[in-house]
Amino acid sequence: MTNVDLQKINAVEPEARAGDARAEAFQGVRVARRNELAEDYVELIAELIHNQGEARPVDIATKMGVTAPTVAKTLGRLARDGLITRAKYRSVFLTEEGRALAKECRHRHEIVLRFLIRLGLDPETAEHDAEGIEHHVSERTLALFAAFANRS
Amino acid sequence: MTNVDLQKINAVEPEARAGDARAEAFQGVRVARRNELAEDYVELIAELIHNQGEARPVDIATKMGVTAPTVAKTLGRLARDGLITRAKYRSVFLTEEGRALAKECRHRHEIVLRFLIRLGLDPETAEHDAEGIEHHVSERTLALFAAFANRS
DNA sequence: GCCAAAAGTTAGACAAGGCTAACAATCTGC
DNA sequence: GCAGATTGTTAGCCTTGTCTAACTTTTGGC
Ligand SMILES: [Mn+2]
Ligand SMILES: [Mn+2]
Ligand SMILES: [Mn+2]
Ligand SMILES: [Mn+2]
Repeated sequence: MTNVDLQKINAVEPEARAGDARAEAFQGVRVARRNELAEDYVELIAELIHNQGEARPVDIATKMGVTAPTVAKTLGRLARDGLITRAKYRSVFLTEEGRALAKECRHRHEIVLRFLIRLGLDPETAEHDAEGIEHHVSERTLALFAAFANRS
Repeated sequence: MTNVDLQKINAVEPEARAGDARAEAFQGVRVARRNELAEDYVELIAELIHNQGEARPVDIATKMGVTAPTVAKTLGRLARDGLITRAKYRSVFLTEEGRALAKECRHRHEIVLRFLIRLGLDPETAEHDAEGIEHHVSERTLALFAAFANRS
């Protein structure tokens, strides 16, 4: 590491500190948003494999409400990021990593959904809101949601 | 509206119907995501005007945790969309529409935050999660959150 | 087994939202 | 009232995520 690098670090450090808690929250939200699509895709792919035996792009496109080329490009990124494997003109498979993420996402989705329904929301709206909320729920919040959903 | 437009609408309609409830939910989330940034900006701008007397790009950048050029470009879009007005090298003002949106967002943010705290979450995590969740909460869910937060 | 329909891919456009580098304007302390 | 610091803008790059148009491959009905 050069002196210049060290200077940079020392120069940047106070600014990172100066950015208040607010900036941190916004940065966290931006990070969460970057993973949203991948999370929804692997969750859906796992579900299709479970229900249909395989995950075909055409079904992903229908369920996600996007066109086939959009799915193709997104699957390219997921493959690049090590979440899926695929061969040309064949259906999609999850990697070990992809399966782990899918499981985690399904779990989160389930808890948020049950929580909202338990709160008194109708199932359709609950499903709708859960699809967005699930990506912005911390471990702590998830635990509280689960406790509420499971209370007697 | 031209015949071509009508044809397009009629052609698209059945597909929108064919997409099941799931696709609708995902589409709704995508719409919500498109408005997230604008919502956070106008909310922050309103707050800066209230607390500091004016909303300066440098403060927006600090609070949002992004660089000045990013703020400049985003403000350009907000102005284009009729939410703010601005003059070169001057601070930013909300339009009537921007003020209305800011008020609505502040209200939503407040309810989600109070709800999470009431659930038992620590204020820092609550603030963090609220910043993301607020954009994915339907009117119905918001009402339930408010009722829960206000329960005796 | 062929051939049309369905599914998948590729190419290319476009907008959003992030960045750095470079420059311009404004403000401030002396 | 000027110089230097701060603030703001512009230009240009990159990635993501969406689309349409055009193509190729696979599949299934006959
Ligand atoms: Mn989701
Ligand atoms: Mn989900
Ligand atoms: Mn927010
Ligand atoms: Mn907010």
